Amino acid sequence: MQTLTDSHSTTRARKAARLGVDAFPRERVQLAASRDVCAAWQGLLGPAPLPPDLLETLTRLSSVRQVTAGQRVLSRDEFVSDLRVLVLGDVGLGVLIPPAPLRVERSLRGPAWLDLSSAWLNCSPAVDGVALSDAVLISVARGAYQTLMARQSELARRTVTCLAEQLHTAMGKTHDLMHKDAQARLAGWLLQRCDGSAASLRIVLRERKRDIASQLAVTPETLSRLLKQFSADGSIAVRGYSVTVLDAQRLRAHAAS
Amino acid sequence: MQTLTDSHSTTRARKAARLGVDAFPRERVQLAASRDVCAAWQGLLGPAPLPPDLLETLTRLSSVRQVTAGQRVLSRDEFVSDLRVLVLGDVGLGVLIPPAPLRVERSLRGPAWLDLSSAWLNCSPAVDGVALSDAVLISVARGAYQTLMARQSELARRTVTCLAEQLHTAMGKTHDLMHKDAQARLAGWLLQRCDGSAASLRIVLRERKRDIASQLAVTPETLSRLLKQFSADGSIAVRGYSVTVLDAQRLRAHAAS
DNA sequence: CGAACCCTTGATACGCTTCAACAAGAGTGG
DNA sequence: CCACTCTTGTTGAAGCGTATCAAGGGTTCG
Repeated sequence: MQTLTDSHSTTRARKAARLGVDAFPRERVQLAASRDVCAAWQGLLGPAPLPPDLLETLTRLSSVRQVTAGQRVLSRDEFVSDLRVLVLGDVGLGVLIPPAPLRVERSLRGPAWLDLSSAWLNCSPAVDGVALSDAVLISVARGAYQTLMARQSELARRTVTCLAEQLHTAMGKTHDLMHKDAQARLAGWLLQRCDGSAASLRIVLRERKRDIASQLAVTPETLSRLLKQFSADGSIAVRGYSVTVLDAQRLRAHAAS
Repeated sequence: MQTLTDSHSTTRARKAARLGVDAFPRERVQLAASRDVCAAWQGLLGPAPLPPDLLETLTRLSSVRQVTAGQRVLSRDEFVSDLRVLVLGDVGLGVLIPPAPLRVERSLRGPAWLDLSSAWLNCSPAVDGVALSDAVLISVARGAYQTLMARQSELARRTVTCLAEQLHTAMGKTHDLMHKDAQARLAGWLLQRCDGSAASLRIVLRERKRDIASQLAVTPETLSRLLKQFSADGSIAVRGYSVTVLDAQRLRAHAAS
């Protein structure tokens, strides 16, 4: 029980991540195929296929970087003047005070924007970012992206849409924190997870429970108790890192609270 | 004590707002001067002066609407397909369940965007909006704005910046709610208010205290106690709706918590 | 004057955190 | 191979922060 499927590399990654410093400063260049970069841009900028020339230009402007688990990819101290994209891997966003491990506020899985707001505002990001697994990043100079946006209005439109999406979810999260208790937030989180893959009512937790807890703004103890409570009333069944939704209806009732 | 400076019209406004319905459906057209509309666009789209032709086109595309206090200007039920801007007046954003008054989550004072995200996403807004005072709104069809953005890359750039700003503050708010207690949030709110006008350590509350409380995600009772506590330790002095910051240093310490 | 509204204050209740202790795995080194 | 350590999740008891409920005073308005 309670074994992770990919125990080996993940454990190493976590240990490195917990150190909170750049554990392995070595850098391998260009391990990611150009095709991966294309796929990432296409994945980010909306479902509709991008014009081929735009995709090609974006890929050409991208500088690829491979990082190992535990490495910092975003810091509240630095000024961000480029757009950063996570192509592959997992990154945790949160507050990092060096002796302590990262307090994860939000976690990303590529392809995803790392920090869509700071780059445009000439300010430092509000959170630190640490790679939770080995990851591939790309970055584009803001100036280059802007001139490309000016020439290709399609890119501008899609960028605006991305920003709008992020703004929408951010406001939703604020709303939840203001009005919902821990129980409702967890129920919502579980429902969101199993909505992603429609038929499968089985959720495999890919992160440590304490990271999930900190994303929900509760302590690990509270999360544990809530999971037990949901199990007790038959909403879900928990076995280690695998959660099965037994009664979505009841779960929705909990989320409504 | 505890008198509002503009008691008369404001009180009427509040009463109407509390009704939660369109109290006064009459609509006066075009009371706002075209100059006001220009000023609003200029105010929204960044400090740097806009190109005159762009400003002129925006103003031409804008349809102006005047609403009275208490009227709904945004509904979670409706689909939003236009960009809405608050030119003058105050609007409360929050959850409105008709018999109950609006639970304000965030309040706006013109010039400000009403809802910058939903219009781009073809979805309904996450919150309701109610005019807290008589207000002037403008709206622009999303299509028209988009084609203008395509032709004038300057507009695209500035729109992206606006979105980035809103995203930044939204994430900051989430962060505060996750990590700071009520005391810290109130202290931060007070500091932000008096930073706006640098020299003046006196803050005049323009809203009901219960609305301030609900924006800080606390009950009016808690807000009252916190203000009393800050008064007791000499951080501030409260006299009705006017708050004077006596010891900004100490207030900052409270905000850090 | 009474009605409606606001803010305040006190007593109490509840949700969640904190602290402490424990069991189970995983890695390490004798 | 076993002892040892480190980490994770779990459980229980106690405490803090905030909400809730109830009551009272001040102001405005009809």
